[in-house]
Amino acid sequence: MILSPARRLAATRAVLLPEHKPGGTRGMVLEAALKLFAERGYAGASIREIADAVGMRGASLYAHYPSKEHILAELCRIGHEEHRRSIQRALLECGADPRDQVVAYVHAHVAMHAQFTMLAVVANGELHALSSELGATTFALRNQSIQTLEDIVQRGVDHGVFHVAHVWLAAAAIGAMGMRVAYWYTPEFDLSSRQVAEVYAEFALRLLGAAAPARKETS
Amino acid sequence: MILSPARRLAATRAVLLPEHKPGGTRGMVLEAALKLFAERGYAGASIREIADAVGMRGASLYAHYPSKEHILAELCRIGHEEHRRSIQRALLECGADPRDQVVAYVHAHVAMHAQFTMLAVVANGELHALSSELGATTFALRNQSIQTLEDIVQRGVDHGVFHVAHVWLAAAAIGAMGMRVAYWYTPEFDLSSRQVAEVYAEFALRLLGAAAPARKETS
DNA sequence: GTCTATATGAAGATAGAC
DNA sequence: GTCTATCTTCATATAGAC
Repeated sequence: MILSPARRLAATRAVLLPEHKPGGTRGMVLEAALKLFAERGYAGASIREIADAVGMRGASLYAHYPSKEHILAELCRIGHEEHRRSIQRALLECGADPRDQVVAYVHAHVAMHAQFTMLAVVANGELHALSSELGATTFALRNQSIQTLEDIVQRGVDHGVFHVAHVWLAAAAIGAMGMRVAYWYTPEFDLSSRQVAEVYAEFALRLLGAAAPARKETS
Repeated sequence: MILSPARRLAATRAVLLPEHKPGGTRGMVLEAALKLFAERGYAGASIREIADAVGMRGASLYAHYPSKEHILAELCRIGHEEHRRSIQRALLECGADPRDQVVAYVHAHVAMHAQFTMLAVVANGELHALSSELGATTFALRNQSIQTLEDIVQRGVDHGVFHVAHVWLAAAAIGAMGMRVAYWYTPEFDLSSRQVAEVYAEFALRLLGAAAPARKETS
């Protein structure tokens, strides 16, 4: 599989769930901005292009958002909230075994990056364009999610079920392989987002030097 | 370790080897552009800012490059040439064992992303801003490097030393974890770029379901 | 090769009519 | 809420003097 290097990401549709999306025109503006920011980057997309995509004039956007940066801030916040929410939910549903927790985390992490490719590309890749004021919520969510993975790996090492000398590096590697999924995944890919998530969870366990999770042995 | 989300990458210095860098003012322009493109993105950095960093006026840049896009094209080409060169060299120095080859590849891949962080961030992350004309050489190099890793993994599976059901996914995951290194590595990190490369090579072998490379057993 | 001056257009954002 | 018209600044790039 060779990706087109001319495109920043393979996906062509901006996906925002109803729960992410404000109602009415504001939601359409947000979705149009998501697609443009994902494809061209925040700095490479203009207010007028966003407005065009919604079928209005640039000036009309300011009835919905006070600035371009506020649109980016909302997208980044939604992306990181969805990420954190799905991870927290997955962790609540699994037991205390660090292997189960890594599987749950990577499942949620990868599935999110495959299902919401554009949201992930923008929320991860355009963070640097956010001022500390408008990005505060997002930055906090991001740090929490990163710390959670590191904690899981550290606990697995402490319990003797993971075998890595450098916990932070392992967490960084696992996080990285999931993040990249957003750039190549499309619904037309051979495997579903869930299947990709399962393969990557197995990769993560292997990387950590773990055997199959305990749940497999006890069932 | 918590990264500052306000910065696109942790490194603060643009590194270009003498062999990458054109002589004279052209080289200074290229290096200044590298730093700005890495930190703000291609679209987010202006000709005037690049010129300022070199201590000249924007108009003077056009004595060295015909357009902003030509500067990006040269940076992307240099980055992918360095990447490909280091991988090819590493592969020539190792044997025919797919395990050795994965170690050689990941060593080179990760070391390059740690030593030339800004070059990697720009060459990977700003490719989408290149027209197909100016990006042709870079696109070809990139596809070659990706294909090489996939070939190594496939061969290892065929030889029975790797055990993965989805070769492309494994190659994508290994490539991804290395690419991300460019965003967090700095010379102040606890480990040297070589040490990080070695840890990641071990991660890759584990991910592939391989034992330690053959060379370890025969020495 | 670098400068000043400038062409030309596009950027983000606002004012005020409807 | 959306429009037209506009402000102001900045963008890439060129012309031509030195």
